[in-house]
Amino acid sequence: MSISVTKRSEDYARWYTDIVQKAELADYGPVKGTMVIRPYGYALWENIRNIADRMFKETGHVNAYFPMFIPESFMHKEAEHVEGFAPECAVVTHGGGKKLDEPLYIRPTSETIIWSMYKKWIKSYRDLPLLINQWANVVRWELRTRLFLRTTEFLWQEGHTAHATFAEAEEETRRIIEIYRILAEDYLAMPVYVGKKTDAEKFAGAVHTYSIEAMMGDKKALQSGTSHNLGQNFAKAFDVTFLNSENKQEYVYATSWGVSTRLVGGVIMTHGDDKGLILPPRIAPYQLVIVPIWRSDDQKARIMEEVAKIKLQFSKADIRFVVDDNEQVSAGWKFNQWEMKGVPLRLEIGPKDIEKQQVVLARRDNGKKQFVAFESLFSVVNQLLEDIQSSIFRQARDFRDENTIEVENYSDFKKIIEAGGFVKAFWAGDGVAEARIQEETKATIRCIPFEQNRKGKCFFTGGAADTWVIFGKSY
RNA sequence: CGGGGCAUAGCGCAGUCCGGUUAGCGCGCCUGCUUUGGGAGCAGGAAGUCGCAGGUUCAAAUCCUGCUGCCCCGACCA
Repeated sequence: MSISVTKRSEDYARWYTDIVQKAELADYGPVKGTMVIRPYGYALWENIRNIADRMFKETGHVNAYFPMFIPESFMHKEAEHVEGFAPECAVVTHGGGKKLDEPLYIRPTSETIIWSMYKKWIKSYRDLPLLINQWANVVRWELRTRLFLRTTEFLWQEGHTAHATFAEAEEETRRIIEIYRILAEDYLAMPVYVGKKTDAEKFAGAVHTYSIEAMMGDKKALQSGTSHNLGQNFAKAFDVTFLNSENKQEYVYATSWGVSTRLVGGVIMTHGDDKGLILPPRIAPYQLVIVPIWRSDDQKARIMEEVAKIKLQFSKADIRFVVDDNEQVSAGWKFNQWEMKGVPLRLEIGPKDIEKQQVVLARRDNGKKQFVAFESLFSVVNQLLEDIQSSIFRQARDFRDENTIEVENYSDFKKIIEAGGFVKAFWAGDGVAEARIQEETKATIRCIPFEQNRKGKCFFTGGAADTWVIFGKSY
């Protein structure tokens, strides 16, 4: 294993794959496009997952698990859905040594199998709302894959809810996209635009789709979470009706929503630098690494005694830490290794520190070191972790804002997209105009932000526009 | 699915054009000693079906044919 990554400025794509592998987040699986999530990467995912899971439960959702095999006939029941997904599905044709009567699709998403079950479970408005989430793997036969960002198999959560009215479903869809915003911004320190997808970009089978869109270090957009209002499309496809309070049969209203291991890729590309990963303290597997330094056995004993006290203090306070007392490698080596892995804070403690009753704390985000007395260690660590969290968020937001340029005409638009960055512009075009822009520039409307308070002139058609949108090239 | 590149020790590579000692180098790994505050030093050691399958040849990592896999770019994509 070589010891450094390709510079971001030299080759961003290589920098990314270097980091994923050298920080030991993931490795390539034996089947093309598959990924092994290694323990360090999985710990990061688990932290993200636990935060999301808690927020779902706080808003009344429960977890369940549905099978990964979907009868082929289910996939064909919703027209747009099958058109959107059939080309990228893996299909099982044999089982038990025999050809199956009906091929089984490996779920690319679970709307169909879940709604086939909801038909059995929903009879009256008293059964609603039904708020179920599942944590699962899904498979999409992607042509071009990248670790975490787009793999053939990936992990995610998919929420599938059923409601008595469109308004309730809409409220749910909006509630979830707000949870995703909080997850991204307050925990992953990844600033996002929140808004609605255009018809061209929405989910296959949805009435409309909301998404959170983040800007990566190469100024490309990463769709990081989506929440769909499915209307009655799946209820009609699977004939799921309920008796409303006026004793009338009505189709059920649905939502679905998901975030995936792609978020890990988002964190890497939002915060990482040429030394490796930079992890937000709130989701970092280790918030702090302790590197003890000594020469003699006497010193070792003294230092480890002090380390034991520090450990006790941190354990009680739920600070996630690791002690790297490996004697086989030098301290300098450890510094670089843990920087590669993005641990927010490093604590050095050596003979000189013991004399002065202090430690050295070094921040991963800006490299600054400071001496901290034993008695104030705990409060300083807490304060630094919070400061790193907010500081890397601010930095990412400033970067995004600096690279989100407002334009008034198509020629400026092309320049910005060519140079890299998001375009913010008034829009009154239709799907045809959108497709033409994509063809000519590769940029798409990432979302129509919720915040709409101005009117202007469409940069493309010149017509009066009461909405503005975000354009960008995307992953 | 198109264009390009790559495949030799765990990792990174040289050797391939122009066939010919026992296939090398750096890092890592193992043993020992000295080291440890920004990627330690010395000594010794282990590790290779040269991606796979055919072919040419006295002789193939090297030449020929076919195949496979991965990476990058494009097309495609919630």
